[in-house]
Amino acid sequence: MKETETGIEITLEIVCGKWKGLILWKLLHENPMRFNQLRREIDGEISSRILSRELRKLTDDGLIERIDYEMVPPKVEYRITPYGKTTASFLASMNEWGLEHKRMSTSKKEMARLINKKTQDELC
Amino acid sequence: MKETETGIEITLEIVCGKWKGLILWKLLHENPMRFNQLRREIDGEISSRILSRELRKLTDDGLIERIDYEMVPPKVEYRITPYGKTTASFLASMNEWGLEHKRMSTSKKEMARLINKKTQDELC
DNA sequence: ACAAGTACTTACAATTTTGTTACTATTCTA
DNA sequence: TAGAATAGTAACAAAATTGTAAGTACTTGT
Repeated sequence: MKETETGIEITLEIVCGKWKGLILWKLLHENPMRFNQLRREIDGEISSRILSRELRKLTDDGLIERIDYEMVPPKVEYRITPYGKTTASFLASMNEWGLEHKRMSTSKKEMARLINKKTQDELC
Repeated sequence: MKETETGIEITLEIVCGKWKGLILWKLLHENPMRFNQLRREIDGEISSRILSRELRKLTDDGLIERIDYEMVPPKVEYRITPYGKTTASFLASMNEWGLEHKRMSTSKKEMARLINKKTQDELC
């Protein structure tokens, strides 16, 4: 009877939090990436400890893989797996929505007021 | 030079956490809803305190609105705003992804193994 | 008369997430 | 010879999120 059981919970489990979505998004666009490279390129400065943790979570979930070249100084690459690549579907629409609503106004509340008002006007 | 600035952060700010995505998703499918009705219909049991908080956040962000009928016993309806409706775009793809990867396997890790392995085989 | 339902709120506590700082061993560069 | 870079980890702390229990004022049903 329920045709709208929620896959959203499942997706949120993976992508939720401040960083995991961003990391996946980065790796979707530039595939193997090294640790510090990721650190630098993620906007908003992530600490190495946090990045390390998030990467491990993503690895445990099979979305990315860790390739350790076992050299000194260390070289480790992270690359998105085929499974990880499937997240592109929803990450792309999340990104689009975000960009759209950033372009239109800096303030979320302002934005909401505008859209809501506009549609109200149309109804009259 | 950057054409992949991230709207994802913005979207995550709104939809992140355990509940906000689910609440929006519910309201997208059954529009005005009362407080306890929402509480009952959200899988995984949300406490009234949490629901109340999440609803206020969504209201503050202009995604839903609160209609208080000012009667006793109290009757309050929550309905999604036009702005809130725009979230359907990404919520739908999140839902789809989640369902797909729930159907295919109960365990995320198992799932990852299968997909990753399959693609590897194809490459050989 | 009593329980249950309405939409919450308050006070408190546990849990999770996120962060900072300092440190490792080694190599390359100035 | 000093400093930077590599990919982290350990110890610790703050902040955010989520939760529980109890209560409000009133009505409806048994």
